[in-house]
Parts: sequence; C-alpha cells; structure tokens
Amino acid sequence: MSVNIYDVAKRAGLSVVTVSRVLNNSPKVRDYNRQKVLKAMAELDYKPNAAARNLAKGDTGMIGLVLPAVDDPFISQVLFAVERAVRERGMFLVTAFAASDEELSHANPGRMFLENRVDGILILSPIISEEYILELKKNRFPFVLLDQHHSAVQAPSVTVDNFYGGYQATASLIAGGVKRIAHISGSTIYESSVQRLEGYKQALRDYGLHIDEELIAAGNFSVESGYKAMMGWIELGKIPEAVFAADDNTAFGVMDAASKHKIAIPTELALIGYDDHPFGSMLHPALSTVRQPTAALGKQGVDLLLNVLAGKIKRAVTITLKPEVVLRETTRAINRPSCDPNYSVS
Amino acid sequence: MSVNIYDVAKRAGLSVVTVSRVLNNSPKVRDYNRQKVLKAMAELDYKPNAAARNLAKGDTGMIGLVLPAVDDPFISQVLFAVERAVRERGMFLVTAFAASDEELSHANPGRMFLENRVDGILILSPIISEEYILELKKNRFPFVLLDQHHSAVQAPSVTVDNFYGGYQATASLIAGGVKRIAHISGSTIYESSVQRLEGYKQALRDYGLHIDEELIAAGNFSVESGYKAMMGWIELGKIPEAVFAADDNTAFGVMDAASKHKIAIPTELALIGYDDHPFGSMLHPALSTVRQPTAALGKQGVDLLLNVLAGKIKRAVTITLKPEVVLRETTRAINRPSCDPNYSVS
DNA sequence: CTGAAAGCGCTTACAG
DNA sequence: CTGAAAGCGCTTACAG
Repeated sequence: MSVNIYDVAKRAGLSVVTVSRVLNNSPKVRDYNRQKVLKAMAELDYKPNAAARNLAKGDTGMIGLVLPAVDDPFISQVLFAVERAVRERGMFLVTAFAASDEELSHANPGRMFLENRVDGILILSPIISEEYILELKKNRFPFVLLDQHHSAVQAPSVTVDNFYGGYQATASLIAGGVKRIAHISGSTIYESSVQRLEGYKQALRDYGLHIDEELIAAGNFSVESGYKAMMGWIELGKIPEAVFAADDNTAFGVMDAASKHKIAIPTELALIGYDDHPFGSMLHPALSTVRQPTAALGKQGVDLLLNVLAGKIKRAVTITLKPEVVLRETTRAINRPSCDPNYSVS
Repeated sequence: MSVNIYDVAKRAGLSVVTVSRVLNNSPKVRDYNRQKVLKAMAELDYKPNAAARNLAKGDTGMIGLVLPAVDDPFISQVLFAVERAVRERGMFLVTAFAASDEELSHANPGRMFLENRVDGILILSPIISEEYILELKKNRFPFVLLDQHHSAVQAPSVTVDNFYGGYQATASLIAGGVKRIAHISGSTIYESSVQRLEGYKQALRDYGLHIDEELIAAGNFSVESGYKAMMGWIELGKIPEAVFAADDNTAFGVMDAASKHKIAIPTELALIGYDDHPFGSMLHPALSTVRQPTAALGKQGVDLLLNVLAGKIKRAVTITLKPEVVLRETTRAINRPSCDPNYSVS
C-alpha cells in the first residue's frame, strides 16, 4: 500500500540490503550511496514499517510500564522519567494502568507479555502478588521492579530507601529542637510505610526520645487521614510539637486541621511530609518534605531493564536510591545544637 | 526461537490456517478442531507474535497518545480513561509525553507516525501548532484532538464546553446571593481560559451584574497565582464577595490567602474552582468546583479515532461535552431566589 | 563496500 | 469447514 524498501532501492539504483543498512546507520555504506538512498527516501516520503522490522529483528523496540491508575505526583514523576529514558534510547513506552490489585497482577501486564508486545516490562506498584512475579520469572519474561521490595522473591529492582527517608525526616524535626514528635503512617500493607515508620522510631531512639504509641496514628496517604489524625490529637488535648507525615497529602490534612484550630506552623507545630508534592512549595507556610529520587528511579529502572535484555545481568540486582530532605517553612531552623538534651524551644 | 504457529499446527494435526482462525476467533472452525488447537496451544505455552500479526494485517493494534508531561489531575484522569478505553478494545496505548511545546509539536508524535508504530494518535494538549496538525493531515495520518479548539484547521476532535463551565460556575455563585464576583483566569494563551472568562462575563451580564475589570485577575492555573491574586485584592482593600477560580489549583491558593487573613469561607468569601481536583473534597471547607467529563472525553476520543481508522468518518466531526458544577462547602446554599435583585446576604 | 537469498511468524484470498 | 501458497516489509548471515 505505501512505499517500501524496494521502492526506495529501485529509485536509488541500489539493493534493499543497502537501503536497510542506511536505515540502521551501518558504517559500511559508501557515503555516495548513502546520499543516494537518503535522497530516494526523502523523495518518496518513505517511512519504515516497524512491524516488519520487529519481526525480522526479533524485538519490539517497546518497553511496557505497569502502574496504578492513581493520580499521585510520585507516580506521575516516575512515569515521566521512564518515558523520557525510554524515548532517549529510541524506544517507545506502552503503559498499562491497573485500577485494582486484581488488574495489576493479572489482566494488564499479562496481555503485554502474552502477545510479545514489548521487550520487557517495568512494574511500579506498591503491591503485587508474589505469584505473579514468579510467573513472570517462570516465563522468562524480562522485567524490573520499581520502588518495590520482595523479601521472598529475588528479582532485579530499583528501590528507594524509605527507612533512611523516615529517619532523616524525623532527625530534621529533632534538629529543630522539638521532642514530642508524632507520626502519621501510610497504609501499613505497603512496605514503604513500614520502613518510614521504622526510620522514625530509630531516629527517636538514637536521639534519646521517648516513643509514644499514642503519637503514632494509622493513616493511608490521604489528606483526610492527616486531617483526622491531627483532629484526634487536638480533641484528646494531646497536641504534639511536631508531626512527620508519611506523605505530603497527609501533611496537607494536618495543615488543614491546624489552620482550623489556629495552631501556628511551625512555631506551635513543626511539620514535615514526604514526596515533594508540587503544592507543598506553594503553600504558606511552604511544606518541608522528603524528596524522592523519581528521575533517577525511572532512568535507572530503564537502564537496568535494558541490561537485563542485553543479557548483561546475571542475578537479581537491587539498586537502592536515597531520598533527600527538603527543608522549607513548616520546620524550624536547624542550625541549632541538635543533640543537646538540655536545649529547649522558647 | 520460541514456539510458533507451525508448532501448534503440527501438534494439533491441523494446518496453520486453522490455527490462525482459532487465534482470530473465526466462527468457521469445527468445534472439535478448535479444541484440538486450543489444547496444543496450552501444551506448548504458545504466545502469538504481535509483530508478525501486525505485518500480515497491516495495522499495529496500538494507539498513541501525545500529552504534556504535567502532573495535573485533569490530564491524569483523561490518560486513565484513554488507556482503559484502548484496553477494552483489545489494543495497547503508547504514550508520548512532551515536556515542552517544541517537543510536543515535533519530536514526539513525529516519531510515532514516522515509524508506523501506532494506527493513529490522540492529541491532548492545550497548545499545539497548526502547522503540525496540517502536517498530520498532509500525511493522512489518523488523529483526533482532545480538549482542543482550532478555529483555522478542521480536524476530528472531542472538546469540553468551557464557556458553559464558566457560565455555570458563575451562575452558581450568583445563586448564593453574592454580587461582587471576581475571577482569576488561567493563562490566556489557552482557549479554555478565554472561554471560561467569557462564560463568567456573560453570566454577570445575564444576571444584571456589573463587570469590574479590577476583579478580573490574570492567573496561570497555579496555586501561587490564586494566592497572589487574592492577596492583591486584600492589600487593595477590595475584597470580593466571591471568586470563580479558573481551576482548583488557583482556588487552593485563594483558600490559602483567605486562611492567612482569617477571611471565612463561604460566609465572607464564596469560592468555586474548576477540574474537581481530588484534594478539593478533602479540605475544610470542601471546595465547590466544575467537574470535567474526563471519562467521556477519553472514551469518546478513542471511539472517534477508531471510527476514523475504520473509515466511517467523512469529515471533521467535533463532539462537545458539557462539564458539571459540583457544589460543596465553599459556596453558599443555592436554594434561594437567585434572580431577585432585592435579595442580599446577611 | 554491495547484493542474492532465506527467513522472521503471521494472515489472506483462493480453491476445494 | 479446511489447507496450499503467496505475501506483509524488513534484516541477517553468506558470498563476493
């Protein structure tokens, strides 16, 4: 129907093999001939057919990304980073969103590798069944896990150190001179939530502070859960001096509750979130937070998958990235003696 | 390398044609034979090769979506809807994010159709050069515009009625009994911003209210622009009774400023946003807004593109969807005589 | 550096 | 309802 490699070859007065070589930037084509081919291509408005190419080469030039259908800045940022990395390598990104865990584990990614649609897949999801991963392994379908921890199954993955993030967030609060530091966790079915909580506890211990279970509230990464937790403490008359929220959404809820009850931030209540939600920097006061290395997560995930595809990876490698604390206005100045037990805030 | 249609045919004791028919759910295969093929496929763990299929059939089974690399609930929701619609039709979604207008108009979508990677593309972008669309038309590459208006170029598209949305938002404020209604616009390089502004003005006119240019601020769909606009009016001592913000981000900025200056919402200031950002319903008070028909936009966009691909569309059709006002707590009760000029709020 | 030939794994008329 | 044959548009050894 449309112009193909034979048309180009004929017009250039050369063979299809040469045309193919020009297409693939093979160095062994006489420059004079290369020009002839290029000219013929332009004149005929030739567009290579990806399907034919894939069939002949045995790959698809496409990478799949399985991710939750959730409007969340962390997810979005990783998605952008993955797409960019894939594009920069001349490939394309096929996205499969999963609205539910069920979809995630089965229907969606299944379709991709069952039809050889993509060369490999990246899986960005807080939860995914181990059986599913085992099936991927059994089928020898190349994949890389993003921001995911599986103790039982060995698989190539790129993760972020949530324990470190929780620890640093808490430590930066402590450095501001506060002592009664609360935490509102994320859903504890997620390993990341558990790790952030553990980091929080460890920081408290390391600085000789008491771990008060009443100041640890169960949240679920939502504005609402932050609001409710804070309201709970207010009603109890047990208002903490500082809150480490498991994510920025939760922190926004805390700010909302504090605002409603005229609790001044950061003087009466210091606050730090997690994820560096774009809103955080625009609020008054601007929210301190822990920034995840989303760009690196996406890029390194793609690189790792490409290495798996190239057969360069022998065993299950795990790359661990570190998040970074971003101090803005909801935490107090930290250039103070952070470990002086006699120091107290005026 | 892996098992192909011949292996299946041999094992089933039938020809590849029959196997192919089973693969394509052709009705003219004796059920007994169909079972034999299915059994052979299962036993061999056969996976059809998409590239071979595409090459033989002449299509790719993939739809491309070009969209801005922006973390915005409207964009995300349309993306989810498009992916779902594409998936429900047994196809796959290839996403191309554009970080800049330059990327949007050229590099990205160009790659998709230049290599016949997808059967057609959907373009979701506030701005896109007309030359680019013209080029798509010249190349006869199937595409559909989403939420985009081009006066000069005729193209199949699905849009949302922003004039209507702006009008209804303003009218619902008026119904609450307020008179001095301000507007903070979106970037006016976007047609949608202009339309919302026009709808606002028309509503004011229709209800006999004065259009005060000082109460129309230029924003840019950001929290910051809402904050600044509101702070501007506060400093001027010219605080409006109500604000129609061009989007929820802008409205959040207004809430932030109001909270800082202890301006009570909705009693002292009524407020309505646009887009139905998930945060809106979680704030206290919960934000009234205008909900965009994102699910329908995505679904109908895909349907339209599929019709274009099937050759069912003759000329440039434009489907226009209507947004819907969602009243929550930042606007006042509307069961009041909305058009009574003598009515005033206590 | 260039090209003839075979092959990638399907589908599509066509004939039976 | 079933199958032999040709074809989709490329790439890859192999030979020269």
